[in-house]
Amino acid sequence: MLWDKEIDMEMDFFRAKCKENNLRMTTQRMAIYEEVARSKDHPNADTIFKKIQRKHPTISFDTVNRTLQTFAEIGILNVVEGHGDPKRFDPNADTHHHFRCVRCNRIIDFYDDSYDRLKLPKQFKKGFIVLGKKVVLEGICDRCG
Amino acid sequence: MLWDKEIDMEMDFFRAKCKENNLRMTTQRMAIYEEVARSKDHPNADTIFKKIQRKHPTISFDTVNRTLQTFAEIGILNVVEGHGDPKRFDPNADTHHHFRCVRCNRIIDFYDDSYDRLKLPKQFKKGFIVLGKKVVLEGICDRCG
DNA sequence: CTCGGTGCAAAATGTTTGCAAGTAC
DNA sequence: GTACTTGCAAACATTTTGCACCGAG
Repeated sequence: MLWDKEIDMEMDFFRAKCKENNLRMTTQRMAIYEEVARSKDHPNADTIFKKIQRKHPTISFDTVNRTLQTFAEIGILNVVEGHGDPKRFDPNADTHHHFRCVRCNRIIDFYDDSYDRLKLPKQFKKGFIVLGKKVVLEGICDRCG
Repeated sequence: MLWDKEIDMEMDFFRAKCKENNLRMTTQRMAIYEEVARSKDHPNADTIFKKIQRKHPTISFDTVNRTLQTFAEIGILNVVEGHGDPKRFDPNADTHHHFRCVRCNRIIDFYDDSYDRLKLPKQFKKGFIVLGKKVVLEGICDRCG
């Protein structure tokens, strides 16, 4: 995602974000942010922890885990799978889409033809088999808003 | 999702699915399927377990949990959050979309203007605040295919 | 009768909480 | 110096695994 020379710019952005949210700039947070900013993939807390450990042998897993959540809260990164809750099952096997409320975690099913007919980007036309596509809207629902 | 009179049809569908996948029709599986088919929301294993317990006090949580996964594998239902793995973080905070490989669980980021410009369904225009929208394609990636 | 399925218990995994000591501001 | 952070440890929640017994086909 970033060349080394871009890291400095990123750290400025990070500094600003911290100030904005009243977070202190600690050695650990800087290390975690740097590692995360370099990531090209979607690592879990443990993977990030192991990478950081090489340079910072004294950092604890807790700090990494907690910091990642803090970062997610202030919008520096996103959580890809699971939003803290246990696995949930959807009895509706038809093609449909979801609205997820970030406050109460409620999931609302909805149907929309235009969403169903989305065209695949060219990069997935060859070599990939697309079994399903779904749209996830995230926001605040009518009950929580 | 279903009126009571439709349950019978559902059970026939279930019987067919079981035969198709060499699964035996057990009392427990039928109870679980019936409960799931009635669900309007996105319950977790524990919720389903508690509901079934009322009618079948001897059923175990394990059976419910295992059966739900079995059902997911044969396509009777879908898993909404978490696909078995721990929480993963996405350092890319820009608007982008995901392709997830159901075999290796790899997640590929991609960008697509037409996806970004999706129009919101009318039902979310009032009372809801939509903070983000993303498209998730699921299938088999080029490495696994 | 046979093999898949169930129930129970234990283990593994991942996440959260409480608190004393450390450190940025 | 004060308040926020950290690191450690214990508690929690959830999912997975092993195995003897049971029951559908």
